[in-house]
Amino acid sequence: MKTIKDIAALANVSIGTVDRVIHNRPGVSKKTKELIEKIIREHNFQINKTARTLALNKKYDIAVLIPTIESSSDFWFLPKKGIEKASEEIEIHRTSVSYFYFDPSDFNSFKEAFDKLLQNSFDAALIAPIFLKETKEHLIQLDQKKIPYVFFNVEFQGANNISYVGQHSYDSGILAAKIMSLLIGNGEDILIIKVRKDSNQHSAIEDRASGFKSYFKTQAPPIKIHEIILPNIKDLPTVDRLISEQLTNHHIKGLFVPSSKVTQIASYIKENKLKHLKLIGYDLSDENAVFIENETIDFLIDQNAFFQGYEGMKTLFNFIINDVVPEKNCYLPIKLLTKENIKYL
Amino acid sequence: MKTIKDIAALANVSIGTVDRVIHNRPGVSKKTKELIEKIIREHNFQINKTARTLALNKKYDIAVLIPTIESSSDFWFLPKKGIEKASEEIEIHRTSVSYFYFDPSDFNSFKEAFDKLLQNSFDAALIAPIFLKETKEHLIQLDQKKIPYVFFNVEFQGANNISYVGQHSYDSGILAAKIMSLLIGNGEDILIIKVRKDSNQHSAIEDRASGFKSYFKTQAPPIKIHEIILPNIKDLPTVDRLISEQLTNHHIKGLFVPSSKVTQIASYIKENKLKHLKLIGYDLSDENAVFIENETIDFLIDQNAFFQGYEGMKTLFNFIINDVVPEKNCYLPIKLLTKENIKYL
DNA sequence: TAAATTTGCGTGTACGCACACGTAATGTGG
DNA sequence: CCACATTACGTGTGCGTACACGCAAATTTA
Repeated sequence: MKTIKDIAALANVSIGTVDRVIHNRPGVSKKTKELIEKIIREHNFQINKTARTLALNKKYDIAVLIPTIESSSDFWFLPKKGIEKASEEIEIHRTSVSYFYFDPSDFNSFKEAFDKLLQNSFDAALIAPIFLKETKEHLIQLDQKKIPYVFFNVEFQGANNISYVGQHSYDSGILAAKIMSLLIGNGEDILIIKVRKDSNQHSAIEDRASGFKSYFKTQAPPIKIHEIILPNIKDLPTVDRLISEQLTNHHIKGLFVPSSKVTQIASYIKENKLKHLKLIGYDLSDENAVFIENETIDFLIDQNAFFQGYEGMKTLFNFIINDVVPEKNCYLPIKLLTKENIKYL
Repeated sequence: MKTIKDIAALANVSIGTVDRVIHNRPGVSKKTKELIEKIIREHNFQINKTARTLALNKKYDIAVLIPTIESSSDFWFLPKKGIEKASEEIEIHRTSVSYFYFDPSDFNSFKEAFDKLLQNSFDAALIAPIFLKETKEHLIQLDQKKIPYVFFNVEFQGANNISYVGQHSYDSGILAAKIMSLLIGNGEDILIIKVRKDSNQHSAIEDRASGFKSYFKTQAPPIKIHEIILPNIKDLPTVDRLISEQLTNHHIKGLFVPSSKVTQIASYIKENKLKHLKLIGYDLSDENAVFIENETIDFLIDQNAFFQGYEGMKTLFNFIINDVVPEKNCYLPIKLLTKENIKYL
C-alpha cells in the first residue's frame, strides 16, 4: 500500500503538498494538483485510516438517552448491550459514550435526563424518544447547536434526526395478523389487549394494532376483532375481570397483545388453564422466553432490541466520523420467534 | 485517557519501562514492575489501539474460500457482501483479504481453489467447506501450518476449525415443520422434495429434512409425509412427472423443499396453477422474493447469508488480532420470511 | 580489585498522517 | 527597480506505541 510519502516522491513534491491536495486545501497550483490527483488515482492510493485517526487525535463524545436498566430481563438491557458492543468496536477512533438515564414510566424523569444531557457537551446523541411532547421541546436545543441525533426504538415524525433505527410498527402488526390467521379457524374471534400506560407514550402500540386490524379487513369470511384497554396491568382483579368478560361474551380464540406486556396476559392464561387460546405478543424478555417454551405464548414479534442500539450507534458514528449520511428510516427485520427458533438469537 | 507517557511520569520511569511491563517483557525489577502495574490499574489505563496498530504496522492476510458469484441473485452474493462489510470495518487494522473461488457444482474446481489458496501465505482462512471429503484432505496442511480457520454456511464435524458460523440445519427443519403444521389441515399429506445434487455435497439438506420429519413423529393424528428426490432440477419433464405423480397418488397439501431450489418448485406450482398447495423453502434469492410476494411460496427459512460472511470474518479477525477465542458453534438466528416481513432484512 | 557479565532502565527512531509554520518564487504597484 | 503581497511549496513536530539499541550500575568472576 502506498503512503503519502510515496505519492509525494512520485510527484516530486513534498508530503505537505500531497496532503493539501488530499484535503482539498488551497495553496497548490492547478498543474501540481492535477498531477498529484492523477498519481493518486493511478496507484489507487488510499489514506491510512489508522495513522489519520492517530494524527487527528480527536475525541468524539456521544450522548445516549435511554431508560434505566434494572435487570437483565429489562427490555432496555439489550439495546444497551448493542450500544456497548458498537462502542467497543469504534473505540479505536477514540470515541467515548455518556449515558443519561430516565424512568420510562415518568415523563418528568425523562425531562430531567434530557436537561442533564443538554448541559453536557458532545458531538452526537442517540435518543429513545419515548415521550413525544417532551422530546419535541428539547430537540430545539440540539437543532440550534447543530448536534446530529438518531432516534431508535420509537419512531418520531417531523424532527431533524439524521435517522431512525427500529421497527416498522404497522407492518409488524400485519405480520402478527397473518400468523394469527394461521392459528385460528373460521368463526373464531380475536381479542386485542392494550395497556393504557403504553398507549399514552408513543404511537408504536397503536400502529401495531392498526396494522393487525388492517390485515383482517380484507379477510373473507370476516373475522370479529374485539379490543380492550387495561387501565393498569398490575391491578390483577380488574385485568381478570376485563378479560374474562370478553372471553365469556365472545367466541374468542386468538389474543393479540401489541406490547411486551404480553407477559402478564400469558400469566393469566397459564393460571386459568386457557392454553387453547392462541397468544401473540411482542419482545423477548426472560419471562416471555419461558412462556414461549411452554407454549403459552405462541409467537413473539421481536424488534431486534440489540441491533437497535448497535445500529443506532454505528449510524451516528459513521455520520460524524466518516460523513456517511444514513437512510432516514432504518427499519430492522421483523423477527418472528416461536418455540422452535427461540434458541438462536 | 491516560497514555503510556502519563503512566511513565507517574511511576518516575521511562515509557520504555512501562512498555516492557505492559508486554510482560523481561528487564524490569520486580519492584518497579509492581509499581507500574498498580498505577496502570488505578488509572485504568488502556492501551491506544490506534497507535498500537500503527506502530506494529503488521499486515494480516485473510484467505477466503467461497463459490464464484455470478450475479446478485446468487446465494453466495450475500455472504460475500458480509465478508466485504467486515473487511471494511477491520481495514483500519491493516487487514487484507484474498478470495479464492470455486464452482460449487464441481468438486475438482473446489480442490483447485483450495490448492491455490494453500500456495499463498496468510494468517487465517474463512472457508465454505462445501465438499466434505475434499475439505478434510486439504485441512491437514492448514493444521500443520497452524493457521486458524473458520467454517461458515456448511457445518463440518471433527475438524480443528476455531468456529462454525451458520445455521443449525436440523432445528431449522423443525421450525419449518411447525409452520407447515399451521398451514395444512388434518388428513392432508406433505411432500418433501429433495434434489440429488444438493444431497451429494453436504448434510445440511438431509439434516433439514430430518428435523422436519421429527416434528411430525409426535403429531396426532399422524400426518403422512412423502419424499422424492429429483435427479436433476433442470430436467423439467422429469421434474414435472415426478411431482405430478405424487400429487395424483396422494392427498398432498404441503410441500417442503429443504434448499434454495424451492425456486423451481415454485415455478412448477405457478405454471400448473396449484396455488392451493402450501410451499416452504429455503433462502432468499431475488426469484424467491418474487414467489414470496405473489404467495406461491408461503414461507422461507432464511439462513442469514449476509451475517454468515460478516460474523465469520469478524470471528477470525478477533481471534488473530484480539486473541478472542470464539464459541465452537456460532448458530445464527433461524429467520422466518413471509410476504409480510420480507421488506425488512 | 580489576575485568567481565548481567540487570535495569532510558533513548531514539519508525509507523503514516495532520497541520502550523517557514520560506522561496512569483506577481503587483508605484 | 524596489517594496510588498501573494502564491506555492517544503519542513518540523506531534499523535501513542513498539522495539532495537545503548549505557550505567550492580553483580559475579578471575
